Amino acid sequence: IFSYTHLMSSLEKLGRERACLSAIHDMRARGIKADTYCYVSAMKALGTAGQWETAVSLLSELRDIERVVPDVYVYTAAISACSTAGRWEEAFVLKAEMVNRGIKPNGYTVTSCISALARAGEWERALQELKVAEEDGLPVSTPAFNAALKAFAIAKALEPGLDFFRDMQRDGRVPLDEQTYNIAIELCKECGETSKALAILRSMATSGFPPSVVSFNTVLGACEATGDYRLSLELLREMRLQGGRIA
RNA sequence: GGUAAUCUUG
Repeated sequence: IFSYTHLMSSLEKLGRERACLSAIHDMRARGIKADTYCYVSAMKALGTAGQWETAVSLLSELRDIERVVPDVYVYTAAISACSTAGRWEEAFVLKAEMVNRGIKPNGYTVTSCISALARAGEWERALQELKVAEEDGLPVSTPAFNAALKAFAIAKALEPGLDFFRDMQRDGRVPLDEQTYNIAIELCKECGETSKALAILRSMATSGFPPSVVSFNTVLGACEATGDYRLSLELLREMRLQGGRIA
């Protein structure tokens, strides 16, 4: 079983989702009882490949064929697969199902669900879900807020998104991190607001999050969208001067 | 011992 678990993990990292499924069938044929680890790796590979339906069916197979009770990891992997495929409705069906079965979603689960909404640009629902998760006493972390902020970027909802970003800074419900700023910059980029993107970049140094190469690249993307080559050159020069000090 | 979530471009 350890051999199979390592095999599955390797196949998953290589993006070989078909091979993961063969390995699972192979295990069944040899009478080796799989565990949650094997299934989570296979489901992650399937999720990366966009095969959310197969990932979800593995969840049932784990229970019905292997007679293993799916845990929070397995459910989160299934939800993540739905999220990647843009299937937020299915993600929430799975979340409800796990709660019904007495499995408490953790911070990863909550973030996956919000990310599913974000990918669809459903920022109102993402805000609602943040609220519901808090009311339900589920862990709501910085990545969950970052995922919600991302929803505004996908939806190109500039003003509501900047309001949410300001609320995050003011309320201190969760600590911000560099990604929070990067996503806020991305929001401006998506909305063609290069100068707002630049202003957020400039605010990073004094906020304790020195801009990384991702931060700079995102502003450069905004410049590209608006044809602002002067600012591009300026930022590139700045990056060169800072050299190895940019993460 | 090993598995799950959020950032730009490619």
